[in-house]
Amino acid sequence: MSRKNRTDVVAAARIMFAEQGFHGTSMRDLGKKLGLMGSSLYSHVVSKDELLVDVVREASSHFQALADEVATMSGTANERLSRLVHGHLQILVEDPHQARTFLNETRFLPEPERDKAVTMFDRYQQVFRDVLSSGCASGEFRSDLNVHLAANLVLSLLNGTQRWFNADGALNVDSLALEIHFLLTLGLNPDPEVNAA
Amino acid sequence: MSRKNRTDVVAAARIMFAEQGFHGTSMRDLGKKLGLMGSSLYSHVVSKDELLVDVVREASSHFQALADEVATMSGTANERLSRLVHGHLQILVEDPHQARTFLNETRFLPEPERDKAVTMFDRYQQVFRDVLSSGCASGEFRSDLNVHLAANLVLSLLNGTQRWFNADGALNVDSLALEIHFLLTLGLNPDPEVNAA
DNA sequence: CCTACCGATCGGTAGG
DNA sequence: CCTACCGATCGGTAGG
Repeated sequence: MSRKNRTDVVAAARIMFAEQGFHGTSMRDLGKKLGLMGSSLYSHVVSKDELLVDVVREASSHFQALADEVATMSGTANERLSRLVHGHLQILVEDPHQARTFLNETRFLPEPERDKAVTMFDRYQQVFRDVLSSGCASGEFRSDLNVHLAANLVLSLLNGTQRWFNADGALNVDSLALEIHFLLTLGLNPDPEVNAA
Repeated sequence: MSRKNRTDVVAAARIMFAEQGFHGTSMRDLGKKLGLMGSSLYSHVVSKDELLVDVVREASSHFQALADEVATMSGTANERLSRLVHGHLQILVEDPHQARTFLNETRFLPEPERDKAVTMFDRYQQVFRDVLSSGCASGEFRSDLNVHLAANLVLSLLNGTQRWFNADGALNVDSLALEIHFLLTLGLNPDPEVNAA
């Protein structure tokens, strides 16, 4: 094993914060995972909080990039929603530990970092609302849709997959994204025409 | 303030475990919330773990009761799904701290308690699969539905509401349950007939 | 239910 | 990056 740098420490933090939680992980735990003494980590990092800040920020940047992409994307509301669903799942799957830490441990960030993360995620959620709104206006979605509520529900569905989706399983991300988009737009019920046949 | 009993201690634990996490809550924190010394709690409880066991078990019993009810319930798959959605949300809303602790802190239970909770919840999820399956067989739901996946998605959606739903807000549980059931069965898209008109 | 205390562990620092 | 260490806090006990 070679000499460790800050990247290695953050990588260990991503994994352990996701699995044991921020408060369930000690600096000595992180050190052990890297084959170091806990105190040695302080040559790479100034505090334990800083590690959580790093992990949350890198997750935030991924969501922000997706928000920017979809905000400036052309296409129907259905296409843009499909991209949001797929992009969001990609972020969760690409680094599940980072995503779990973001979703579960952001609340333990010291201010003002916590507030910044919350504000960022709300701007991200605004893109979901915009896409849903435009779909209502275009007639792609029900015109009586409660857009704010629907955005919350879509994000709840997406974030919840993090608890059970396994990238090594039989189901891959693309198929999951398709299934979710299909469920969201058409629901569980069969096509009325097929049903009537 | 009168003398405290075990029920009071568990009540404090529900709230603090939900807000600060199990590892982020000390026995002294719980004591302070009750106006006691941390050490005094040990006359009501034998360990900190035991408090988490209690909170998780009471949440489990609510889910189990709903599972039993729906498993023996007559009616269409749509009606039974509707009851599951409504019942699940009721449990989350009735005691949000208990629900949050169950959803986020169960993983920190010592074995074999953790395993028992996981097994219980899987049996609960089986009722969702059964209802979805019967709906596929009856023609209420798409016959090509991936039942296992769909059950995961429905539960993800329901559990995710815990992060943002506020019982004191403009939206009440009954309306939320209706909206979710509507989204699940019919989706975001408008009625095809209406769309064609 | 409190006081007084236990050994272990916490985040973090000094000095090399 | 380690050794040695700091004061604070942890879960928990004894004795009243």
